[in-house]
Amino acid sequence: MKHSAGAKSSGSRKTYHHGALRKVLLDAARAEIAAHGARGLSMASLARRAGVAQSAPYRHFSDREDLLFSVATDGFERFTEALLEAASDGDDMSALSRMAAAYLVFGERNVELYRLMFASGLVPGAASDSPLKRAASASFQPLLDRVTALDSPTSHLSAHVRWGQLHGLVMLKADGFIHDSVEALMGVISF
Amino acid sequence: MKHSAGAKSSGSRKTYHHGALRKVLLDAARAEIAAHGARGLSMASLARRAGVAQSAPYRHFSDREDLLFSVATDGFERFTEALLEAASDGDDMSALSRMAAAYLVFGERNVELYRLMFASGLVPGAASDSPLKRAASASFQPLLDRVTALDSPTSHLSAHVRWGQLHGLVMLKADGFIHDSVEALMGVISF
DNA sequence: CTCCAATGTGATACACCATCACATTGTCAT
DNA sequence: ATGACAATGTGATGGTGTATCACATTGGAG
Repeated sequence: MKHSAGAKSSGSRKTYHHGALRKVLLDAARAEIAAHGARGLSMASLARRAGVAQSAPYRHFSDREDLLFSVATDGFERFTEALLEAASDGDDMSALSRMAAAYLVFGERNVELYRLMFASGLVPGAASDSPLKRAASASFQPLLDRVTALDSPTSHLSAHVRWGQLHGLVMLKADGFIHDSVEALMGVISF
Repeated sequence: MKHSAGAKSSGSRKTYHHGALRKVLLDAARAEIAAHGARGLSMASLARRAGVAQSAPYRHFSDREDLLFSVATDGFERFTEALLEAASDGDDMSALSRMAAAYLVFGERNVELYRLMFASGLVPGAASDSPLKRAASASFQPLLDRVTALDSPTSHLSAHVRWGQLHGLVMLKADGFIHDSVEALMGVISF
């Protein structure tokens, strides 16, 4: 017999087994990260929020880091999707320019998730063949490839520099150092 | 009688009062941050390292964050110094370019400190009139002013974009996403 | 020299991470 | 069906860290 899908909220469950704990934990983690950043996220609070024992989450994630891996990987996938969609959208603007705008918009709308993905040290720490590393690489490739296609001479360097420009703007905004709108920035950016 | 300046290493002190605990804590914190980042820095480990009780550091810093404020403020001061020195080094024609290079070099040589300064959420959280905020502002001003002087029209926007470029490159390198040398980057950057 | 403010100590309360033995239950082979 | 097994949840535990408190020690001002 399957567990009923309901009764997932906090409080005392009716069934001993939760039934969808992994998904609930991930959803709660995404929400918590979006609201307050990955910094303050704790396994304990997630467990409480899901109405299970503190040790329960460890049945689904070996580590706090392991859970963050999952969230970050998912983030990279959504990021890739956003970039690719922007590229194949077909206005008069160049595809690259649209990708740049999409990049900034994603960063603006998912500040804390972006920070987790790019500035939490998760990716460099991950194994080369991990899902996270793959998802991360898959994110930059489209952008880097397109830049490389344009600037043949110093291709990969100039791709990195442009990437750096976008990344820097997102992070400076994320950390409250600048407050310019994406539209304003797009008017000045070299893309 | 003053305390002897020696015998600060770990182990049991001879004197009840440490004598220079604040300075020792700050030095240890800087070293620990440079080595392993601000993430893993704990008051407890600093206390152990200084050979005092766990509660002793709280006589000098109200908070863990308070200690980080001090380190970051100091970092901003050294950062400002590095930028200004680079600017006033030769002909004023390339002053901006030299500042850009100095920016990247500082970031490369002080990865974790830079991260603490710019990407740890300390500055936005600090009070407007705090030493940290002042030191931080003093850091960007020279750079922003010089860019503003060049690009009159969209002055402050273009200054932010250039700043973003430098910041992004430092952070991408810090987080292991790119590995280009400063010299290589300077060849491609728009400065 | 005496008192006081500064500084250090030990104990304490709380939160979190991670692991363990044990409990419960879904599922799969027979 | 049913019984064994694997998956999942529980409660307890040990370790570390943050922060605060009453109390101890001491340097220095008067």
